[in-house]
Amino acid sequence: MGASKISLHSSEQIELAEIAKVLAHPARVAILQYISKQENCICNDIVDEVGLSQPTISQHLQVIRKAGLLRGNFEGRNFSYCLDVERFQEFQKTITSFFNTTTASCC
Amino acid sequence: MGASKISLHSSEQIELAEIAKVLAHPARVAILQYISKQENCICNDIVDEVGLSQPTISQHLQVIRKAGLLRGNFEGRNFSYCLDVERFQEFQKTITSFFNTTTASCC
DNA sequence: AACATTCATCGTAATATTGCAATATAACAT
DNA sequence: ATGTTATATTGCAATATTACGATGAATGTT
Repeated sequence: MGASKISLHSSEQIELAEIAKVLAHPARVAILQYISKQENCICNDIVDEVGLSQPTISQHLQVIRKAGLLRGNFEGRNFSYCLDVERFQEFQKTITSFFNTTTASCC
Repeated sequence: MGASKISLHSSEQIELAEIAKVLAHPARVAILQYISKQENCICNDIVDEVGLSQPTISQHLQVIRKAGLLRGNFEGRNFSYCLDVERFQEFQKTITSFFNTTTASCC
């Protein structure tokens, strides 16, 4: 069907999956890396940097934004994207917690 | 297009995205948790546990297997799935590394 | 041998994702 | 006002994902 049967799963499982989904495309990984790297957050060189079209980048940015990872403000005339560090750390915690609690007790 | 333009991205970005993709569905998260939890790896109660049909679970297992996370052997009459712990730790390292190197230097 | 059980695979339908051209919007510059 | 620049949105085509029924293959049971 293409649609997940999310009713079957725990909220923790769904949350982890949603976090993973943001990272599940190399373009979004590249965007996150680029945004975080820029000292003064001057952006949209993202399009040049990543090499996809502007609408496609904008679409990926929307996924990142919906996940709560994107902030932004005007820096002079240009809009400046910015990683939401707190949310990013939440991501890290959730994933770390998954790996720490999922230690194989078999084989 | 639905197909990623992977030629644009670095192998690190692609690898991280592929790892994330495995975790990007709650059913696969549930399967990984269940497999790792079972002391003696007795499986396919996975179908009962997760609540999806047997073919659907099998399909998710294939994704996990292709990622190198699944091992298995016969335990008496039953086949027994098992997490590949080494590979799982590789996953953890790759993700941890991403989060550690992607520390925002802006805002 | 006949049947049951377990798991993989095939085929198919529904939905989601990815990507871009075209267009819209908003702010600034001339 | 008109043009320019930066970003978002829309519409669409191609492909991927998710889910399941039906079927197949392998093994164990009777």
